[in-house]
Amino acid sequence: MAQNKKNDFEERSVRLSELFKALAHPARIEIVKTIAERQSCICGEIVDVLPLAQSTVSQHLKELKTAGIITGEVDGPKSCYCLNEVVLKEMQDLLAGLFGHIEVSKKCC
Amino acid sequence: MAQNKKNDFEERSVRLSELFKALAHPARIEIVKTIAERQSCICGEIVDVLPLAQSTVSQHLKELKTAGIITGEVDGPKSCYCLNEVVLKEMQDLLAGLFGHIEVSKKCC
DNA sequence: AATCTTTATCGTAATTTTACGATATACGAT
DNA sequence: ATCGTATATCGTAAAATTACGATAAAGATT
Repeated sequence: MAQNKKNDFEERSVRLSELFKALAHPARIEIVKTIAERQSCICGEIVDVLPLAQSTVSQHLKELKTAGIITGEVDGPKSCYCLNEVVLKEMQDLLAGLFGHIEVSKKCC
Repeated sequence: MAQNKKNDFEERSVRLSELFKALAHPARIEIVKTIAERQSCICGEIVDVLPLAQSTVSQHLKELKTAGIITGEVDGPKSCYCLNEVVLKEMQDLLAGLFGHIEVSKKCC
């Protein structure tokens, strides 16, 4: 940004926007989907699934991990990623707090 | 991006990432929250609520509108914004498709 | 008609994101 | 010990985002 205004907003808004930002790229959506689909967790199978270079995928994985959406664990020379249910629940709660009390079919404008 | 790879991903992933990106900023979260809270819809009250210049808020409103999350209607010299329930429902469905079949407490790694 | 209010758009600078190739690192296998 | 495989990190260029002030546009008010 031109200036960083992040601290002028509510904490919950900042956190929710972080989670959304982590998911704000098709590659990262598909990473999450891939991990969610396979019964066991994944490593570099993700690289095979995505139309991106290995280093780019690694970068996307890091972003998801930084936001807390996935966890990564070293398994020999490989790396194993899983969804973090705690953070997924956190996102669900924050989302409910945002949209929770929408009056359905409210007259508007 | 260095190169635009957006079309190499699944349509649903691209769409969901668009919705997330639209919400990937604290200001836009708070805009949505403000509109959701007030029983009637809002115009430039939003500018008063946010710690940002009017032109910047206008820019954020445009992004939310482009993604379809809010609708804007001109009302005299003022402008009135509302949440778009259809798109909110769309997001909910796409989200369910992503996380829908997560096995709770799956053994991992 | 002149002016005020409200909002959108334009031009811009600073920062961040996206993507890649080229390494580095770490482990397993030979 | 050497080599191969898997993954992370570094350096980078191109593009997008964020923010602002200055203006334009459109309607209301005097």
